[in-house]
Amino acid sequence: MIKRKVNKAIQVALVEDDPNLRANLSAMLNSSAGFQCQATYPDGKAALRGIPANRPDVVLMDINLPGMLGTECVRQLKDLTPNLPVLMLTVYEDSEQIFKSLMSGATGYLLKRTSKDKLLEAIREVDAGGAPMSRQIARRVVQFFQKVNELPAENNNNNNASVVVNLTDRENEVLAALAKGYAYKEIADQLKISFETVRTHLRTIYEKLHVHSRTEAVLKYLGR
Amino acid sequence: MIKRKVNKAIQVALVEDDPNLRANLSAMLNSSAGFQCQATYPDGKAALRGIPANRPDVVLMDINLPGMLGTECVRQLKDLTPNLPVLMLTVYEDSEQIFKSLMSGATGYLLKRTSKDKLLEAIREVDAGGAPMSRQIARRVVQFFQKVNELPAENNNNNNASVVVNLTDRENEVLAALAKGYAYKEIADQLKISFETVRTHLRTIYEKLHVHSRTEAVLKYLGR
DNA sequence: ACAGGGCTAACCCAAATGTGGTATGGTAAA
DNA sequence: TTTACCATACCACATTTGGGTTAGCCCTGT
Repeated sequence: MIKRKVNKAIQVALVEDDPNLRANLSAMLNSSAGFQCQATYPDGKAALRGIPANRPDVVLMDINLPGMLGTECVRQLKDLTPNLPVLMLTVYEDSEQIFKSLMSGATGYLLKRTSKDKLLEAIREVDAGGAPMSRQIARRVVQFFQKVNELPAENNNNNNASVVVNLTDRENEVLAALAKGYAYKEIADQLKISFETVRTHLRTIYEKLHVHSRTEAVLKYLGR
Repeated sequence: MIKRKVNKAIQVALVEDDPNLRANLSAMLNSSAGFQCQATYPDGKAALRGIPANRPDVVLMDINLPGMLGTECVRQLKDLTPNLPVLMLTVYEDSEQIFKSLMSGATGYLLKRTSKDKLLEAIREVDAGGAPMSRQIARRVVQFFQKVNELPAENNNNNNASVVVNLTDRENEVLAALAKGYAYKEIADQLKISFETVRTHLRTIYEKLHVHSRTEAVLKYLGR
């Protein structure tokens, strides 16, 4: 994340189809010290044309845009300017929209009824590398994670955390040790199993993770 | 979520193995208006015995508990008292732990270096039905969602973490490639140098970093 | 001119890792 | 009971990686 000079206003781009709301938000930003509404766009197409050239610090985007959905706009924007933080605004607490946005590359997620102060704070936060969410939104996200856990809890005894892939408990233990840099021998000692068993587990792990080397596995494990 | 009387202090239960930290947090809570540290527990077992009976409003739990991990403790606690909000405390920004906790049923997630005011605010928030997260944590969560969608093949600029050690430019390039999981051959191709030169660089790098394996080097490079 | 560092490259040898088998006992679901 | 994982374990072979050594070339500062 690029450090910005403290004395320069945060340049905000606004994507919002409602002319009233657009004008209001724009005026609000410009009247707030430390913020400037650099540009406004009424739809996704205009935003995709203008934003990469104008290089704002933060994008505020309505999730319900005419023509192109906000989520799709974010996705394309992220391809063009990957590091540009995008803050989504929505009236709905619709889980599906939330996750779609986050997966599209949105950096934060706010309800439109968020107060002015909270909104400004969120813009500051996202500009500083954070990921602000309304508490209602955060709650949804947390609930999502808790749901993920309920499904597989019945089938097997797999209590474990590997979110993307279904590793067993033991496999996770091996992977965790691997990711700490231990050699196979050392992992075997720590888990009180044989060197060969460690290797057997590793083979399964690699297969599940679709990797072919220790380092790749560790990178996946660390979320890189 | 149960509305609580405004004039009654939030009853907090604390699960933390470090006696010092336990005492400090407890004292801090009790000296703050609107909060009371109802009980403290040094480990998961004690917490599981005491908390369901004592019915606190919020649980603060260290993620690194001796014996039973904090994540496991949360899971069992959630079985006993499903609506009890649990705020996890950790020193690490380890993705795995974060997701494990969230999936186990943790309601919020804070770094231990969170300031007193932020901590109190988070307790209020979780008690009010929110899901407070440190911004670093929120970022991880957002990154998780974005990872589902990614496909980057960038050889872009420096995420350079190796501040402490004096690596040369070339060495840093080699290390960066190494940390992306490339094999020696591939690194050689990318940097247009020979396999043997890559190895020569690696030897120097390992010496400077005081490591003896690829994974250790990558971990240092990533700041782990 | 010389010393020192950085970048390049090669040789050898040993250790660690990756991948293909196969197999046994346990436990849990169908 | 049969099926299906899971955890355990060993063998064999190929590849990758780690470490010691030496050495030429090009800079820069002394």
